[in-house]
Amino acid sequence: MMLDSETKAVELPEDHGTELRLWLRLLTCTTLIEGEVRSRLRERFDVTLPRFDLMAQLDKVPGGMTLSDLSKRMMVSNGNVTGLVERLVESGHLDRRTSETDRRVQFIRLTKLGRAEFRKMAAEHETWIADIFADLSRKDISELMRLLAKTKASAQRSAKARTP
Amino acid sequence: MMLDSETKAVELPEDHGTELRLWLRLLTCTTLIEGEVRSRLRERFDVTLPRFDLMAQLDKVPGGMTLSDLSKRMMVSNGNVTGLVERLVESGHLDRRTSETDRRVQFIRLTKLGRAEFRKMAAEHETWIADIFADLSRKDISELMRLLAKTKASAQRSAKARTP
DNA sequence: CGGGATCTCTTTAAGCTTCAAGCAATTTGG
DNA sequence: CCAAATTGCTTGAAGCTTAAAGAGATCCCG
Repeated sequence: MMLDSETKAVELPEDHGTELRLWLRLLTCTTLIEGEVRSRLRERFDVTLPRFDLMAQLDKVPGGMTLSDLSKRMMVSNGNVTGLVERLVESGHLDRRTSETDRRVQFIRLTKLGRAEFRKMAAEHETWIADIFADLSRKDISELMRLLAKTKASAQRSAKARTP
Repeated sequence: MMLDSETKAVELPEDHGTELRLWLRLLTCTTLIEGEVRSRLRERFDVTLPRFDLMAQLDKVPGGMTLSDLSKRMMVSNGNVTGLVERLVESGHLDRRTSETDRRVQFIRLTKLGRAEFRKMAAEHETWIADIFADLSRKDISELMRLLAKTKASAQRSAKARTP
C-alpha cells in the first residue's frame, strides 16, 4: 500500500489556508464595492443601499410581489423587509395591497414616483458598476461568472448538508 | 475614417448588463457564505460575526493594535469599532491600554481568555470554509484568487478616481 | 514658540439586521 | 369537519453600522 505526504488521518488538522484566503479576498472585494456603491447612492440620490436593493427587486416584476418573495430574493429576514417596506411606503415609493384570496398576504408594488426615481438611479448605478469592473477583460468577466456560479453551488450544497 | 458597431457617442446609454450581473453574482456568493458562517458561529459558539472578525484581526498581531488599525483592516467605521471593542472588553475577551507616548491612542489586545476562545473557534471556522469551497478544484481556486485580486485593484482604482 | 491642521477616539441619531416569539389566516390529515 | 401544522407577516430586544459632529492630543510650519 502506498502512502504519500497527502495522506492524513481525518482527525488531524488539515491545512485549509488557501480556502480561507480565498474567502477573505471575496469578502474584501464585496465590502469594497458595496461601500463604494453605498457612498455614491447616498451622495448622489440620498438613498440607502437596502432601499435601492428593495426597489430593484420590485422593478423586475411589474405586478409586484409579496413580502416573503422580497425576503427570499434579497436574502434577508422577514422582519427586516417589514421595516424597509414600511419606510418606503411612508415616503411614497411603494404601494401595498392585501391579497383578496389570502388575507395574510400583502402585495407590494412600486408607485409611479417610486418607479421613476428608481429608473433614474438604476441608470447611473449601472455606469458605476461598469467603471468599478472596467479593468477586467471580457474573458476575465466570463471566467469570473463561471467560477462564482460554481462557488455559489458549492456553498449551497454545504449549507443544505448542515440544515437538511 | 472607419466606424464600427462598437463606436458610440458617449451620451448614449451603453449596455453594461454583464458587469451588473457579475456584481450581483459576487454579492450573492458573499451573502450566502456570510450568512452560513454567521449561523454556524452563533449556534456553535454563540458569538456574532463582527466579534469573530475583530478577534481574528487581533490574533494576527501578538502585540495588539490601535482602534484605527482595526477600523482600517476591518473596513468599518471608527465608531463601529469603538462599540465592538467596548463589548468585547466587557466580556473579558479584550484588553485596552492607553499609549504612553500618545495619549490619544489605545492599544487593544486579546486577553488570555480571548485568545484561547478565538483559537478554538478559528480552527472550526477554517473547516467550515473549506467545506463551503470544497467543490472547487485547486485550479478553480487559484484562478478565482487571481481574478478577485484584479477585481479588487479595479474597484480601488474606481474609488480613488472619485475621491482624489 | 503659537496657532491651525491633523489625528485618535467617542458620542449621537438614524437606520439596518437578526433572532425569536407571537398573531392571524390558511392548509392539511385524520 | 376540526384540530394541528404551516404560512405570511409583525413585533420587540439586542446588536451592528454609518455619518456627522465634537473633544483632546499631537504635529507642523511660519
